[in-house]
Amino acid sequence: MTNRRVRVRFAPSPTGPLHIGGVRTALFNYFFAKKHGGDFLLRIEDTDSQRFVPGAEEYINESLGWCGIKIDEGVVEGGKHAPYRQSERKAIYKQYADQLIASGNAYFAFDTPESLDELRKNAEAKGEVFTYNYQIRQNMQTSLALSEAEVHARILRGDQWVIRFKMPENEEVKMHDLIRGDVVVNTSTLDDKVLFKSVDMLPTYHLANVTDDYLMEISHVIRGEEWLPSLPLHVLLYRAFGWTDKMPQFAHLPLLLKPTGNGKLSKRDGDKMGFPVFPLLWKSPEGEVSRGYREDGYFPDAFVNLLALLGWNSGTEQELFTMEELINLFSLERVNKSGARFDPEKTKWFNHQYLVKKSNAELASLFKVSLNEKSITADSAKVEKIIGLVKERVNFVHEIWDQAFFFFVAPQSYDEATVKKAWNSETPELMKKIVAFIATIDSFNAPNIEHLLKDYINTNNLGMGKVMNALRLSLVGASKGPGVADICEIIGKEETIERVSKAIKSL
RNA sequence: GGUCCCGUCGUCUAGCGGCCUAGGACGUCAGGUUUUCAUCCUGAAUAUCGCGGGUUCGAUUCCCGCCGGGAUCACCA
Repeated sequence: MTNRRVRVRFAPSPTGPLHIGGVRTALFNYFFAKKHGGDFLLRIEDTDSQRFVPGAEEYINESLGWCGIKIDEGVVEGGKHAPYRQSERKAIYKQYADQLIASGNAYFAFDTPESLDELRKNAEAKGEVFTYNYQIRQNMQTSLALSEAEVHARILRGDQWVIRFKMPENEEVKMHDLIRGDVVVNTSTLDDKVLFKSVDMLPTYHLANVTDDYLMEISHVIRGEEWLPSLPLHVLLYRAFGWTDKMPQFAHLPLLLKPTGNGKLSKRDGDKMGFPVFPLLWKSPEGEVSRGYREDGYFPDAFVNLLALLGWNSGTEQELFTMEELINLFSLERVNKSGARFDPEKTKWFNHQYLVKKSNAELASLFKVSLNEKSITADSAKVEKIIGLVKERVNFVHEIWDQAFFFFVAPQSYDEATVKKAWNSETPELMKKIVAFIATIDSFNAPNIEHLLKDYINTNNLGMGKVMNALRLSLVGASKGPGVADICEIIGKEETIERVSKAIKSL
C-alpha cells in the first residue's frame, strides 16, 4: 500500500433527490476520510445531459450539510482541483479518450443507436443477449474495421460516433476490494463500453469517473455495491492509461434492501409503508412531494447514527454514537458484505434515544415553535418543566403536544373508555370532597400536593385508585400523562379546581 | 440467461476452529415499578448458524457443490 494522503469523494449525479442509501455512502466516505485525517470531496457527476433535474444539486449539498458532513473540496467550497462539476470539466475528457485511441485501447464506432437497438432485439428474440465485444467489433462500423481514410471522412462529414473501450480478450483481471477481498473476472465476459460520445461531446460515467479520480488524486473509492460489476473496466482503464501506481483502492458497500419483500430500497417502499426514503423533503419539478427525515422530525445526529449502523458495527454492544465516535471507530474491515434490510421501526427508537438525551431547554425551544403556531404563549421555565415530565413518552418533538396539551388548555372532551372505567354515580360526590380539600392546600407544589392528597385519601378511606383516576380524567380528559400532582402544580390551584368542577357538572 | 457479490433470531447484527447449551439491539409477548400512559427493570418466545458433502480430535467459523437472494449487463450514473 502506498503511503499517500487519504482522499475520498462522494460523486452523486443530480438526477433527483439523494436517497438514504446515497447518504450512507457519503457518510462512510466521510468517516473514513476524517478517521485518516484525509479529505472528503463532493464531485457532481452530471455528464448525462438528458437526466438533469433542477434543484437536485442543491438538495445534495443541503442534505450533506444537515448530516454534519463538512466538505473539504467541492462545487461550493472550491479546491485545487476545481471545477468539481463534470459538466464544467467537459474540455478535459476528450484528450484522454484520444490517448486511449492512440495507444490502441479504444476505437471509434459509428453504429447508430437504432441499429444497436435492432441487434439487441434480434438477439433477444433468439433468447440471447447482445454484447458489443471482441467477437463482433470487427464486423461493426468501427475504426477497427474501416480504413483510416473512411473513419476520417465520416468524422469530417459529421457522422455521429462514440469511442469504445477495446476490452482485452480472454484475460483474467485480478482485483482487490477492501470489503470483499479478491475478485477475478475474465475479460471475455465483458463488453466494449462507450467512453465518449459525439452527440454532446461528453464522456460517459466510466471515463469521467476514472480520469477525475486520477486527476483529483483520489486514494480510496468507497461506493455502493451496484458498481462492483464495472470494477474490472475501471481497473483496466487505469492500466490502459498507465496509472496503475496511482489507482485508488476500492471498497464496495452492501446495498440497502426493502423492509419486506425482495430488492433494494426504493422510493415506492417509503410511500407504501409510510416512512421517508430521503433525508430532506423533496418537491419534484412536476410537483410531486416526498417526505424527508428532517421534516418528519428526526434529529440529524440520530439520522446519522442509524444510517451508520446499516452495514457497519463497532464490534462492541454500543449502539449510540456521536459523529466523533463514528469517525474514530470507523473501519472498512468492519463493514458487512451482505445487504442490509432497512427497518423503519428502529429509526424511531434511535430518535427517541436522542430526544431523551437532549436538554429540556433545547427541546423547549423546539417545542415552542408548535406552541406559537397554536398562539399559545408560555414562559420558558414552565415549558422546560413540562418537557422534563413528558419527553420520555415521545419519539419526536411534534408528538409532545399530544402528551402535554392539557398543561396549556383544559380538556375539551373526555375519553369514553376512561370515563366508563374511572367515573361512576358516586364519583361526583367524591370529587366534590377532593375539590374542597385541594382548596385548603396552601403551598401548591407537586411533592406537597401528592403528600397531602394521599394522606387525605388514606385517612378518609376514599380509595386511591378511585380518586386518582377520576382526578386525572378531570384534569387531562384521558388516561395518560405524568403524575397528577405534577399536573396540578403546573396548571395551578385555581385551574385544577375549575377543571374538576367542570367534570363534576358535565360527566 | 451471462458475469459478479452475498447467505447467523421477523429485522439490524456479534462471532474471524474449541470461550456458542450461538451474544446484543429493534420489534413482539408476559411480569414488576407507577394512581394512568410512557419510561425503566426482569423474564419469555422466535436461529436444526440456507442445504449437502468434505478438511479437522473439533466447525457458525476453512474448502467444494447445490439452493436461495441481490447487483449488473444503455451513446444512465
